[in-house]
Amino acid sequence: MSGEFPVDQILRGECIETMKTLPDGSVDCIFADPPYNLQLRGELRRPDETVVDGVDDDWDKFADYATYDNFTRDWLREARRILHKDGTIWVIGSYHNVFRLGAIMQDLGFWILNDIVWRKSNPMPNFRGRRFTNAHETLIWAARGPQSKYRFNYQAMKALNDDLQMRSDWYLPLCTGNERLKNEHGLKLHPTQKPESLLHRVLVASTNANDVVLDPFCGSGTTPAMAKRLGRHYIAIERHPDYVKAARERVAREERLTSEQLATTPARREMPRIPFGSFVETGVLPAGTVLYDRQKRLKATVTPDGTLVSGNQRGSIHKLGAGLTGAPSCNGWTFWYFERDGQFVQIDILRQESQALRNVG
Amino acid sequence: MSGEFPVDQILRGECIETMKTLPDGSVDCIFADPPYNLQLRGELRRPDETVVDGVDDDWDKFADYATYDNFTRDWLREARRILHKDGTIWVIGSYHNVFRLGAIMQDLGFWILNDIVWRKSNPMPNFRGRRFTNAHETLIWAARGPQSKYRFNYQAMKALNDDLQMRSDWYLPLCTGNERLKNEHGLKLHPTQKPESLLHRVLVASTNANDVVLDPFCGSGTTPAMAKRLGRHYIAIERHPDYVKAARERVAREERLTSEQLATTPARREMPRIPFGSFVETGVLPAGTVLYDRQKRLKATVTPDGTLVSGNQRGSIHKLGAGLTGAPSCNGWTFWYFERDGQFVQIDILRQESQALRNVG
DNA sequence: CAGGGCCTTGAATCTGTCG
DNA sequence: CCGACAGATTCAAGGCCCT
Repeated sequence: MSGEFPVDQILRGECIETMKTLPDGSVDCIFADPPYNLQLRGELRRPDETVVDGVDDDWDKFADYATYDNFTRDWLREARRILHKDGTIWVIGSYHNVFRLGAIMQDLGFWILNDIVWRKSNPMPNFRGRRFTNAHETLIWAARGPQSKYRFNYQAMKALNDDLQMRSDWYLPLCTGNERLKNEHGLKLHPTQKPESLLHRVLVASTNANDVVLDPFCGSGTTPAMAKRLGRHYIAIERHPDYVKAARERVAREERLTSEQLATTPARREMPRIPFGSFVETGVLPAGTVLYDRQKRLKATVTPDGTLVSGNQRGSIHKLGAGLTGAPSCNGWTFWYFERDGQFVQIDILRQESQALRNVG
Repeated sequence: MSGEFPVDQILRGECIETMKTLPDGSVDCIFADPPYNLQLRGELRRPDETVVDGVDDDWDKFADYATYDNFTRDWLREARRILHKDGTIWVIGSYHNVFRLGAIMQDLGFWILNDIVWRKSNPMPNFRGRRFTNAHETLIWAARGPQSKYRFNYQAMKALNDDLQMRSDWYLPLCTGNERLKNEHGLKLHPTQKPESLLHRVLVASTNANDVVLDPFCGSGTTPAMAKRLGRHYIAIERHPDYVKAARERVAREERLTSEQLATTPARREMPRIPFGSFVETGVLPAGTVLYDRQKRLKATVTPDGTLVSGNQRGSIHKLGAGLTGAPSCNGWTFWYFERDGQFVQIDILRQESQALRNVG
């Protein structure tokens, strides 16, 4: 990145205007918590709104939605320009605005990957008993486009959920207690401060250490604070000087975890590749060894170049597994078994053992 | 209602065309399960190489967003005309289409009351590990307009939820087993049959006995079947003759409950399950914390994804405990200890104390 | 007949790298 | 940009069979 690039800073300024100063494709991930209603709220409470039927084209309402849509389209377009081609964006909203956000994101070319439901453990009850308790907010997670090679730390998310796939519904508490920033009167500093746990999951799921994360609506600074703690870089934009000051102080108090503490479960597809042939060469699984499928219904012989032979078929561990079963593809490492010390074991164990040895050194 | 009014019938015909024959303000509630516009790209296989039977029906294919939006606007406009001024509408969708649905509903003058998350207890996993498990669908519940005196059976919902306010996130299973209609080959009749429990809650929440419920996308007939069972009237519209036939037969088999039987059924009890990772995210036991075994002979560090690291070994609290001691298995909750307020305490105490996380379901 | 094991299935935008 | 190929990847239920 150029020396001009304002990394690890909280910038005071208008969201769109400030984004315009950042170069194309310069951030890896965006987290945005845009204003929910703007003018819509005032309109909702208007006392003279007693028209019952027919006036569906209430120009006032239309104007309000249009204003919100225009603002949304403008900042999202700018965000998309700044986002790396393989980057992802998170946008959070409630039913007041999230449908407009999502539709505009799709129109601009973002490719939605998931909608995530943040289920609040402690939502405010519905006092008047006229609706269901509004107990969740929605996050839209999207790649820059359908072709983006986006990052998703699948194994880390699985680990975080007791070794089950992380689902699209997340159960997390609101930001309360000591985590909630207070002003000089002891009142909450910001009306919608997001919990650190939410940003923790977002950042661990979709970024790597040293990635650059942009938050165009920084507010109380949960995004830069968690980015710093988790060893990510950040750029945050905030209009209100009080929030800028509070966020900067908050981030200054934060400490970066050491790289050892930051290490999460690695993605298997990013582990160093070990050719099957290396086990043949080193004599761990010498040429002539017979491999079987799990049910011992298929059998193949290891050859000196690391291919397998079965009848008149020959190929890599993957190709032969696919060929013999008629499947379009096959992971040979988990398909084939051999006998060792009287035990019937998957050949993948060799890879696992050799990776464990590497970690020692 | 006029004698012409086709109450308690399943009409065969195009959705919009058929709605045009119904009078203004003639139905009390609408439940709509429109095409989702999934845009599936190719064949998907499970890890065991079996093929997933996806939705490849013609009715779910649209050329582009604009085409889908036009269709959506047309049927929603007609639906709004038919809906009583104090009526409500339910529309279900997934992230593929729900943002467009919601934005168009707002544009047409509908007043959103809640967005409801149907959390699936048994969703299909994400087989390639590239996204979060898509474990929910969204229902938008809206009144005809901001001034509608809509119906919401607050007490019935509260009773259904163990005397707590019903929240906006509902935990219900998919429609499987004997409830799922089969064709003559024993395969699922309809690709997207909705569970009866979902319609049960929708109708009990937002309609009274003898109300008229419209379903413009009847499909396999869950709406009319549940309307009849719950003593509501229905009008259903379906294009495909096979679905019309099956739905009519299904409804004929259905019996109206007596008013005594209409008493609500108890809510499904949700099993608490607290992943260790949730304590890491929420900062109760932040990444970097050091854990020890009871004798303080072993030691491990908490990482951001909720796994533990000790030397070159990594794993869940259970796996690492087993790995370090050479035991075949280990209960990590009782094996690991940490220091808190100068005390040396078992991590299991966090689970016991965690009232806030009790309701995880 | 109770319980365990095996098989099936569900609205799904489902790969990455190297040559 | 395209083709080849290595190889990563699943959870909860329900039904049915067997012991």
